[in-house]
Amino acid sequence: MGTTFSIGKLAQQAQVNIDTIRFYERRGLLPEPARRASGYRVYNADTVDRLRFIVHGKELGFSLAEISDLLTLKVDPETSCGAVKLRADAKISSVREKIEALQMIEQALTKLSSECHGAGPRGDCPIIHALEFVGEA
Amino acid sequence: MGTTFSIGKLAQQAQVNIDTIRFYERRGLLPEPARRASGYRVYNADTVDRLRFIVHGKELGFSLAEISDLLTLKVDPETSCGAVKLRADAKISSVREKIEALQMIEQALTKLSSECHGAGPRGDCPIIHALEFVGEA
DNA sequence: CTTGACTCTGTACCATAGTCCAGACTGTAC
DNA sequence: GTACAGTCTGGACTATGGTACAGAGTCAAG
Repeated sequence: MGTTFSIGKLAQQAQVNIDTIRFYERRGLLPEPARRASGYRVYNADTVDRLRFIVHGKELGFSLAEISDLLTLKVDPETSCGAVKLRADAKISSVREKIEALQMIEQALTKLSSECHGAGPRGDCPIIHALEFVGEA
Repeated sequence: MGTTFSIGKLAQQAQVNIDTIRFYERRGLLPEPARRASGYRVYNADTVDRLRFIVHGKELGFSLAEISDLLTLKVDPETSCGAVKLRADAKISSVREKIEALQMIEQALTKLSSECHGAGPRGDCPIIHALEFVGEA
């Protein structure tokens, strides 16, 4: 058996607010944890991973509902393989679109940074043209 | 001179709600447009691009404040080239991190989809292991 | 010159995603 | 055994990003 955490330690490990953890639990994003006799929540290392996954997903523009979807793919042992495949396929293209759009933004920003040598006022700075293309994914 | 749009046409072009356009204007994400004598807003094609850029940025997990940052990089003629470069550099690494995290998610999902042939219950489905790495960017 | 669609401002309302607090109980270090 | 930090539940509050009226004025086709 591994190490266990109190909710406070878990919050510290994953760098989130304690109340956020309880909120995710209410929303079903985190499973109901074991409890001590006192009612205190007891977590294991898996929950840290799961919590980090959620935080990460949010930074990538997934809503909690979407993250919930991904997590169900991830751990729900009731889901049949066929159902998992269908839902995974549905997510893949949206993830790819996000990647492509971000790559365009990255290229535009990189171009800006390398061509604009940091002196004087702008006006013909390449960013203006470069970023125009981003929206046209 | 190019074509001009009413707010309704603009909303249609960019596939957003009319009220959202006015909201973005209040928040400074869209410039105050020209007005007809009646007070009706008049837009040009540039605004369509800008609006699409905002919508796109949101899908990628940027907040309106961050998008506002990017747009200031993009069009503010007062900003010196040096300041633009500094801020662009600051954005690049965060964009790259997003890309890498999304690529991990994409690979995990693709692996899941290809290896899980859609028959029977799961349990040893590769997703479980694959997605564990996503959070560790 | 009327009719129906469009736009104006301002304010109210909504969903999502938390965050905070009160009042009570628990854990632990001294 | 008493401080003092940590946790409990439940409910109130906040920030962000919109969305939806209401009531008044405008546009354009017939």
